[in-house]
Amino acid sequence: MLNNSQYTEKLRSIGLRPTKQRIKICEVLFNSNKTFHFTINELAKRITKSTNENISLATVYNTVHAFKKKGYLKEIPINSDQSYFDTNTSHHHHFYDETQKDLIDIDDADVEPVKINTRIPGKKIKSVEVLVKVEDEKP
Amino acid sequence: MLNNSQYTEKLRSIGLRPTKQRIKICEVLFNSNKTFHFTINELAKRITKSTNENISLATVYNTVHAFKKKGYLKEIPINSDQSYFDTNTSHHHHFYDETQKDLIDIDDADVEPVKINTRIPGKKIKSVEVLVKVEDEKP
DNA sequence: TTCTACATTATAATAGTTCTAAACTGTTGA
DNA sequence: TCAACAGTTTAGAACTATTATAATGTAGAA
Repeated sequence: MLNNSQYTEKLRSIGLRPTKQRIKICEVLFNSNKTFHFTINELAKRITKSTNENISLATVYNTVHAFKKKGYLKEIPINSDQSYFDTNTSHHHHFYDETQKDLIDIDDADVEPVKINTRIPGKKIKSVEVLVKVEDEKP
Repeated sequence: MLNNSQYTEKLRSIGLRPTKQRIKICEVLFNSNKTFHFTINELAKRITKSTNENISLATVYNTVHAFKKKGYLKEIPINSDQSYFDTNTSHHHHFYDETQKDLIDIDDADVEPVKINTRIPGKKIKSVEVLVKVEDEKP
């Protein structure tokens, strides 16, 4: 839980002017103990709902991408017609329930470290992401 | 390496009529010892190039999706503005070179089996996919 | 050969995302 | 305090990947 002046600092720290739109987006994204997954559209809807005023879609896109770039959000690699983001930026993996079309965090303690015994010369590993697709046991 | 009549059988075996378009797509996809990655657009271009005639994009989409459904192609979960497919349907994972925007197979022998010590009740695991993002060592 | 169900095709429609350019605003420094 | 400017927001257009449509074509069975 952060108050507005803390969001102001947060934004300043990554070189973004603390505009009222950005602070509102911060509130929706970070003003909770729980992390969550979202698409841009879902986020835009939440914002409209919690403020009764619209923020331009373009601004939502811009801000989400800026946060992602700065490491305040993660994008989840999943084949979908839209991008999924995660407010949980700690290292962890995901279940994707193909029946329910639902993303679920896997606690990092529940995954043995993934060992890759090969490298590409001149390249360094940036991230290792595991996606576990699941479906109903008896369809 | 398969000849056309083998593609005919392959198509019949999955309940698809062996049309000349589908056989052509088979040739481009499977007539090589090497597996490869592609996007729909790249595939359409290859087809045009190797036949000097166009196959409608809609047909390419339909056929690729039919093959995917039948397990003759795999879709690679990666965040991108377009879908990537893989003619290598054996179990394996990928590097994604973010600098080069290039997908590279990881030999399955080079990855320790991924152990997930948690389950979702009522759901069974369909696949476990590892995506290792890499970038240039000194950017 | 003829019939029918399945396929192909060009094109329109859709949807997510990015671009644009004009209006607006936070910040700086006089 | 306030002017100036660079960064920001905005609505809507543009763009792109993908899917839908509906008319035409074709493989395969009888």
